[in-house]
Amino acid sequence: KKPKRTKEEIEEARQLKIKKMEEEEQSRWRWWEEEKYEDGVKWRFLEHSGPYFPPEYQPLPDHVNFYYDGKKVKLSLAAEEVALFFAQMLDHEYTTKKVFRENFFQDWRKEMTDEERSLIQELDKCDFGEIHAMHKAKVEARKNMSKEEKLVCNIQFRKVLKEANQKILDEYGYCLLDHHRERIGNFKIEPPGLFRGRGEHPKQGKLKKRIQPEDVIINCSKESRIPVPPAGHRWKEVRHDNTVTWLASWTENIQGSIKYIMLNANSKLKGEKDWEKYEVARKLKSCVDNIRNQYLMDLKSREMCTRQRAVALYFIDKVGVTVVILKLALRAGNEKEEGETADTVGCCSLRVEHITLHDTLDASECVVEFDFLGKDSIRYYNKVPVIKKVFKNLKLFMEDKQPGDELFDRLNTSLLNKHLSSLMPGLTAKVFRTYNASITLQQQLKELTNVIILFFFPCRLPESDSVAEKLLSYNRANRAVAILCNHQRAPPKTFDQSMANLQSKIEARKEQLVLAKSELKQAKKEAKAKGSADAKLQALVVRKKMAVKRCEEQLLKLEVQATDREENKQIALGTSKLNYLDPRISVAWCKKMEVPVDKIYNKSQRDKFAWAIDMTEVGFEF
DNA sequence: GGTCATGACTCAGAAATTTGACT
DNA sequence: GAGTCAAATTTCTGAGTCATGAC
Repeated sequence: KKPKRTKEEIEEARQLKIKKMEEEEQSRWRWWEEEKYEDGVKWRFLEHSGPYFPPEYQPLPDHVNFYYDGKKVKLSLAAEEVALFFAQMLDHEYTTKKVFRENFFQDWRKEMTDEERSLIQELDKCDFGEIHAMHKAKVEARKNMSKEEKLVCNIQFRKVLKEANQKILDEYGYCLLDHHRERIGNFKIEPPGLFRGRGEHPKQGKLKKRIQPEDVIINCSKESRIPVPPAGHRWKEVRHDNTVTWLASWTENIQGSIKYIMLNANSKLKGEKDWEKYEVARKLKSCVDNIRNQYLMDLKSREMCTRQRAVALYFIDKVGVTVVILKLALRAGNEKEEGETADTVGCCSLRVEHITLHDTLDASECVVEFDFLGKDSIRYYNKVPVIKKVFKNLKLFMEDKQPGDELFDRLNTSLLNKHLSSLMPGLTAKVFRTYNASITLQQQLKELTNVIILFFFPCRLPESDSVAEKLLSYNRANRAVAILCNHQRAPPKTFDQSMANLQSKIEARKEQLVLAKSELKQAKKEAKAKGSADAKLQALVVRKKMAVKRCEEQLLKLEVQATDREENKQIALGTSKLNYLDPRISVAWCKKMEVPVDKIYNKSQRDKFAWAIDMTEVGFEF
C-alpha cells in the first residue's frame, strides 16, 4: 500500500510548489521589455536536441492472429503494422466509411509482400478481431492501472513511466534560443497511422508513413551543438536559417505539405507575434470607419470586380442593421485544389448554392441565408438582413449562374488582401476577425458587468456581484465572440447526464436551504422567548444565520454553473480566448472587477499571455 | 499582370491525460 | 482518506491564411 504522507510532508510539497512557481516567475524572460530584432531575423542563437522519434513497431504476440477468409495468416511485419492501425480504429465510425476503407485497403496492399497481395483481395474478408481485442485490452489495462495501483509493482511501473516521460521532455522538450531556455510545442515526430481528415475528406484512411531521420531537416545555429541523429541514421539536411522560427521539418506523404517543429505558445517568438497581431487589429479600429465608407461606395462601382470585392468585404467585416448589429466575420476563403481536401469554403470561395436570397423573411427585408461548410467542415448557418445595395449586387452576381458556380467569380483572396494592405499596412481579411472579436468582447464586458446598475444604483457596489456572477458575465461575453466566429463543438457525450447531476444537486441544495431557514426561524423563536440574556441561544441564531447564508451562496453558485453549462453546450470558448481576444482586455477587466486573473486564464494561458498580464493597466482600451 | 506552387505560420476541434471535487 | 468520475487541461495534428517568387 502507498505509504501515508504526513502533514509535514504535504505542507512541504505545497511550499515546494510555491517556491517553484516563484522561481519560474523570476526566471521568466521578459522579452517584451527588450528591443526588437531587425526585420526578418527571428533569432541569433538556436540550439536543440532535434525531434523525438516514436518507438519502433513491436510485432504482435504469437497468440494474436489475423485471419483472412477464416484462415489464419501470418503477416509480414510491414503489413502487420498497418493492419494494427486499422484494427485499433475499429470502434470508430471512420472504419465504416466507404472512402476510408477503400483508401486504407489500397495503401495497405502496397505494404504487403507479393504473396500477401495475391491472397488478400477483399477487405470484407479480413478479420481483425483478435488484434482489435488485444488493443482494447491494452487500453483497458492502462485505464485500470490506478485501481491496481495497490500492487507495488504497478506503482513502480507508473513511476518509471512518468520518469521516462520526464526524461524525454527534459531532453527533447526544450531548446536554447538567444540564451533563454524555451519550451518546444511539438517536439515529437508524428507517429505513423491512418490519416483522419475532417468531414468528407477524399484521402481519409490513407497510410501516414513513418518518418525517418533521413526525411527530417534540422534548423539551428551554425555554432550550436548540432543534434545527433538516432544511431545508424543521418538527417536529410542541417541548415542554419534564422529568418524562420522552426527547429525541424519534414514533408508528410498524404498532401505533400511540410510539417514543422516549433516553439510553445509561451515562447518569445510566438508571444511577440501574438502581440503584434493585436496591435494591427487595434490600428484597424482607428481607420475602420473610412474603410467601411469606402466599400459602401464601392458597392456602386462600374467595375464588377470592385463590386464583388465590396460585397465580400461586407461579409468579412460586418452587417449593420438599425437596432441590432449582426456580424458575419467570415474567413477569407482561399481556393482549394479539388479532390485533395474536403469541400469547404470561406468568403471568397462561396458558391451560388451556399446562399439563398429572401426579399422578406421573418419580418426583415433583404435577408441572406448562408449555409455552407467552413473550416474543419463545421457548418455555418446564418440568416442575416443586409442593406439593399448588397442584396441587389448579390442578385446580379448570381444571374445566369449554376448552383456550383463561384459567387465572386472576379475575386480571390490575393486580390482582396492586396486591396486591404493598400488601405492600411498589415491589413488582411483575417485582421477583421481579430478586430471584431476583440471589440465585441470589450463591448460585451462593458454591457454585461453591472456598469448600468452601478450608474443608476451607486449603493450597489460591484462587490455585490459575487465572483461567480462576474465570471458568468465574462463567459457570456466570451460566448458572444465564439458565436460570432462560429466556434462550435460536438456536445460532450456526457452532457445530458452531467446536466441532470447538477440539477439534482441544485434540488438537494434547495431542500437544504428550506431546512436551514426553518431551523433559523425556530432558533430565533426560542431566543426571543428566553430573552437576550441566553448567550448560548444567541450564538445558535448567529450560527443558523451563517448556515442559511452559506446555503444560499452555494445554491447561487450551482445555478450560475448550470446556466453557464447549458449555454455552452455546443459552443467552444477556447479557440476565441486563445486566438482572437486581445488578452489585455481580459486582464484590464479582471483588475477593474477585482477578479483574480487565474479565474479567467489557467496556468498555460497565463504563461502564453504573460506579456499582457505584465503590461496591462486597469484603464486599457482595445 | 495573372497564375500557380511552395513555404511558414496561425487557428481548430477531438482525443488523451491529469486534476480535483465529491461521496 | 480512498475511490470515483466529471471537469479541466494538454496533446495532437489537420485545416486554414497569407506572402513570395517563378514563369
